[in-house]
Amino acid sequence: MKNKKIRLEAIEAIIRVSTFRNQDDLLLALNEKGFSLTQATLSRDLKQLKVAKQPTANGDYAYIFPADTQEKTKSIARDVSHSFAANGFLSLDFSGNMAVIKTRPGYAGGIASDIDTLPISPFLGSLAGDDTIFLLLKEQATKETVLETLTPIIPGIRK
Amino acid sequence: MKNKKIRLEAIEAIIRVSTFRNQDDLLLALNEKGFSLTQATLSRDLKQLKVAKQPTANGDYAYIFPADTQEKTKSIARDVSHSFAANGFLSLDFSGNMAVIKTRPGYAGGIASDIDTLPISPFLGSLAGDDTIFLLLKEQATKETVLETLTPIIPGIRK
DNA sequence: AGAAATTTTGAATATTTATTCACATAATTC
DNA sequence: GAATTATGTGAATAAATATTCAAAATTTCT
Repeated sequence: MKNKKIRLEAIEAIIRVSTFRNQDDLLLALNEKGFSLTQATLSRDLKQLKVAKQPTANGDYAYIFPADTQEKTKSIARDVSHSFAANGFLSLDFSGNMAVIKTRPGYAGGIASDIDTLPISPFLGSLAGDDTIFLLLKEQATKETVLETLTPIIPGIRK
Repeated sequence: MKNKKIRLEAIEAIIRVSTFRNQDDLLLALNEKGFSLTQATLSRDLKQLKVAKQPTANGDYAYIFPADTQEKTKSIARDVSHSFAANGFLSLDFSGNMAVIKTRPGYAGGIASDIDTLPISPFLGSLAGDDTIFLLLKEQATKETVLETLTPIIPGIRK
């Protein structure tokens, strides 16, 4: 259907320009522009366009096109976790507020680098040699948090 | 409330790692991790974290952090450019009797070397990687002494 | 310490959004 | 062209999410 393509483009355009707090508001704007559709269709359109509804700074909501960078980052992160699944990890141990990871030779740097890129981390810092990583825990960090945090990088990790 | 902060961090962490198609699923995962909250609170948490629900490629939905990352990256970039003016120093943090200095890549060795040559030092030893320095404090050392000592090397340093 | 103000929360509910179902419209194949 | 298949749509509704309201918990201010 021809109308749909035009409509999708109109939706994208209007969302990029102005903000709407919900689908009904957006629907109204579209109706005023001459597009005749219902909330059901709009919902489907938004899904197809991959439009997300994001809370805004002023306590409201807005429709956005999430940045591609986000997705890419995520999928990269996933890939990393996959490729490491079998790889260099050997052991994890704790002493005081320090953790030590042993790896197969040469893997320490890579794994430490992955750990460093975690968005939220219980570590104050990491230091890698060839087959050993030192991790200094934040004061409020627990072994549990550490294990949780490391899971995406080393699936199934445990002390 | 302390729990809330921890919970928000947990939510952020779990969302960055895995995907959930709705709040109830996410809620379940959080409950299993020991967080006791209801959908109402989760909704508020997500709003506060500015988490958006985005349609995915496979016709499903997922929670994401949209523009958030971009802003963070930007502000970090700014900080870096500031401290870069002087040298490679980025940050200083403490945990227990350890201090950690983060530097721009490659600067750790140089700065650590400078620290090692200090005539009077509150440190028992230092260990440098590429962008991180671990410093073990003498038992009587305080954060204040450390800052004082480091000032000649890193002017204007503070935690 | 207590009182006052602020924040956090759950239950219930209002609001919003997604989907089901039925039908219509367009595209494809014979 | 007719038959078949795929796609698009609205009305109704299911499902998901946000908010209201009242009560606790926490912090701030005497």
